[in-house]
Amino acid sequence: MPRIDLHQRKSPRQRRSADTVETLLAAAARVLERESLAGFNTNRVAEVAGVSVGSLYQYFPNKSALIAALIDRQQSALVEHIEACVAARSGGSLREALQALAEIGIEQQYGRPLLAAALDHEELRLPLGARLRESEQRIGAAVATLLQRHVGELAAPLRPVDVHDAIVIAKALIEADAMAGRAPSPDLRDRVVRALLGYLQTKPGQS
Amino acid sequence: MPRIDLHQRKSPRQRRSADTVETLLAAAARVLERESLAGFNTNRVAEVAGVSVGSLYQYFPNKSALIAALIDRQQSALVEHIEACVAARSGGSLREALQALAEIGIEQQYGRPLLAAALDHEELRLPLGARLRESEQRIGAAVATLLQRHVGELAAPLRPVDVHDAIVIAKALIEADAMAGRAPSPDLRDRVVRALLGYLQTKPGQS
DNA sequence: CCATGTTGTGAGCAATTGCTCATGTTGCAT
DNA sequence: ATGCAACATGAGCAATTGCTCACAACATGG
Repeated sequence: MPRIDLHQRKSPRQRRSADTVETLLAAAARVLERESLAGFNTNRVAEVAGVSVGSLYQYFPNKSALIAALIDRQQSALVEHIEACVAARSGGSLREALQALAEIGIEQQYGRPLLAAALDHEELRLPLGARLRESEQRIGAAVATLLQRHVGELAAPLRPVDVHDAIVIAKALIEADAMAGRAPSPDLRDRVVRALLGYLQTKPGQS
Repeated sequence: MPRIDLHQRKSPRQRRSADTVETLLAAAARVLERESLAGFNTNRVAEVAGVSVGSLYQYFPNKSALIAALIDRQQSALVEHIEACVAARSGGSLREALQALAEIGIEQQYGRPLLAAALDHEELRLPLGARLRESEQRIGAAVATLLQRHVGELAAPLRPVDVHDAIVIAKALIEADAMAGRAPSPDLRDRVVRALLGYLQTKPGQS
C-alpha cells in the first residue's frame, strides 16, 4: 500500500518538463476512463504517455497524487464555469438560471463520463481535504448567490442544506444518464430543471 | 486480471459448507467497508473469515464473483422490502407512500454506508447483467405501482423515465448524507420526500 | 468400518504493481 | 566551451495479489 502524500514532488521549471506533466495527466485520464480504476497503474500511465515511470515519479510522489491532480483539475474547471456563469447572468427567471447551471453540469459530465465517475469514487477515499472542500464550498456559494436572486420564486427561505441537496440532485440525474452510456438525451436538461424547480418550490413541511 | 465468471462454482450441500459461505460473505462485506476496494483481496477476506483461501475458491470462481454475490444480496433485500411495502400499503396519501419508501432506502443505506457505496461502484464495472437488471426492473415496477395509485396527485401522467428519475433522486440524497459519515439526520426523510413530491408534482414543461 | 463424495487446508506459483536508483541526456548560465 | 542543474530513462526490486493443487479432515450411506 503506497503512502498518501498528495503534494507535488517537484515543480516543472522548463517547458520540456511542463509538457511531460501535461502528457502524464492526459494519459492518466485516458487510462482511467478506458480501463477503470482496476487497470489504472503507474506503469501503464507512463507507457500510454510515452514517458518512463521514473519521470512520472519525479512529479507525483505516488499513484494517489496523480489521481488527486486529476480530481483537482476537473473540480477547478467546474468551479470556474459555475462562477463565471453566476457572474455573467443578472436578469432572467429562476428557470433560466437553473437551465444554465444544468447545461454546465451536463457538459462537464458528458465530456468524460467514465472519468468523472471514477474520480467521484476516489474523492471519497483520498484525503483531498482542504483543496476539494474549498471547491465544493465555492460551488455551493456560487449556486446560493444565483438562487438568492430569485428568493421570491422559492417556496421557503434558502437554507444551506437546500443548496447542497439541489446540487446533489442535479449531479445524480446527470451522472445516471451519463453512465447509461448512451448519447446525451435531449430532455436531460429539462428533467434536471424540473427536479430542481420542484424541490425549490415545494414547501419543506407539506404537500 | 482475473476472469469474469460470476457463477457460483459449487452449491453447498452440507450445513458445514453453507456456514462457510455465509462466513465468507460476511467477511467480504466487513473487509469491503473497512478497507474499501483497494484493500479488498481474497487472501484478506479468507483470513478475516477464518477459513483458507482454498475454501473461498471452492464456492466463488474469482474475486468478482464474491463482490457480485454481495451486490446480489443487497439488491435482493432492497427489492423484497420495497415490494413488501407496496403490497402492504393500500390507502394513504402520496406523501405517506413516499415517506415509507424513503424510510426503506435510508435504512438500507445507513446499515453499511461504505459497503453500499463500494458496491454501487462495482455495479458499473461488473457484467452483472440479467440478475441486477431484473432487480432494478422490479424496483421500478413496484415504485410505479405505488405511484400509479396516486395519479390524481401527480402533475402529469407517469412515464417510466419519471420513475427512474425519482429513484435516482432518492438514492442520491440518501447516499450523500450517508457518505458524510454523520448519524442519520432526522430531517433526511423529509428532504427526500420534499424532493420527490416536488419532482412529481411539477409539470415537465413549465415553472 | 469402509468407500465415496464433500469440505477444508495453506504453501506457494505466476503475474502484477508501486516505486527506486544508477545512469544518461538536455537546457542554461557563464 | 564548460559546468551544473534540471530532466528523462528503464531495468528491476520488494511487496502484493489472484488463484491452484496436492493433500487432509469430515460426513454419510451401506
